[in-house]
Amino acid sequence: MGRENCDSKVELKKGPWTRDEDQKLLSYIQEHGHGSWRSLPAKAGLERCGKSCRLRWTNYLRPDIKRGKLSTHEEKTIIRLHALLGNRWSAIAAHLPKRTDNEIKNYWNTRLKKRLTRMGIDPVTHKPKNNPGGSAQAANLSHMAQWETARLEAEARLARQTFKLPPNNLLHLHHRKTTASSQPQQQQQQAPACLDVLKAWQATAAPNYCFFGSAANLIESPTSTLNFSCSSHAVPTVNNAITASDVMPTNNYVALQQDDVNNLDFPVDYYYDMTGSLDFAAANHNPNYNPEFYDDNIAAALVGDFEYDSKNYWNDLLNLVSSSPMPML
DNA sequence: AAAGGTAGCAACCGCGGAATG
DNA sequence: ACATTCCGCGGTTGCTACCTT
Repeated sequence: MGRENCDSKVELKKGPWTRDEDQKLLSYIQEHGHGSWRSLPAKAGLERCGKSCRLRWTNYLRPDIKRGKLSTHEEKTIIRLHALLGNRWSAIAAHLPKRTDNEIKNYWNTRLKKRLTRMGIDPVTHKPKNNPGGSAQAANLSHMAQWETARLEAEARLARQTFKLPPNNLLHLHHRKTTASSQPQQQQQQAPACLDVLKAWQATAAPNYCFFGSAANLIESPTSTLNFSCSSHAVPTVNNAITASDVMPTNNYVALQQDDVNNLDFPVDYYYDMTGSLDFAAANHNPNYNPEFYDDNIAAALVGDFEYDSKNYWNDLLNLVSSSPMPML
């Protein structure tokens, strides 16, 4: 098998990237797009393997990456998603705008996992270590997770098939607001018809809870293939279900500007919850949503000096996924 | 001040699977 | 149908900065 590897006969450079190498890669991709990663290094004048170039680009050089400390809200999102999806970093990253799967994985392994362990919670099962009960709930949650996993994978395939954008689309990353607003019709028409199926599934299977990861909620993960964005003025909720015309490829994502925020017809905080980092229940008008619990109890638990209420934590997770019946596999 | 330990993070590796011929 | 190429993912490694003794 012709595995992609870096052990070529020609000695290729490994290890940390230099500023010069970064500049070469960046300017080449900005000018030509990455195209085939395998052939890129030679064209760009780099003595690296294509895989190394791809990694450097996706995890570090891309202009649409947010770096720096993760917010408490992002931490909560990671923990909740990890409880449902496990170590599916790319799927988790799909729900965290501008964060890479590698960054999330590192953050989990170096901080969150330890923090949960310190709190007496098994970071794998998300169950309190001294309370192995709740097996029915665990099975239910696992079942939900399977559904979500399968759905994410389907969406990923769909995205790959439908939005095979030309490499030079990367050139638009720095000025998406203007480009997107000037070409919405054509792009919107490219939205996959199958999104309606997803929408229908969400509307029928989860009428009160849109479950996380509707196409419109998948916002600008730099590495995930699940990259759709909704137009800034058509924030979908259960009562305002998305349509194919609300969805367009990430490369045409309209970054929110102050003007956009001013024109929204709902509270800005709410909008940020919908887009910045998911607050599932709130975003979908879940009647079980208890903001006091989320914002105070979990946040306090995450800080570490709070006697964690594992029962509430568990119930909270279940509330997220079981507000409505799901079809059995 | 030096040595050892630890945390954080960038980068590498190997695998699975999709795409292509 | 099969072989090969390519890409993306998750696990792991290794380097560096910081902290502790």
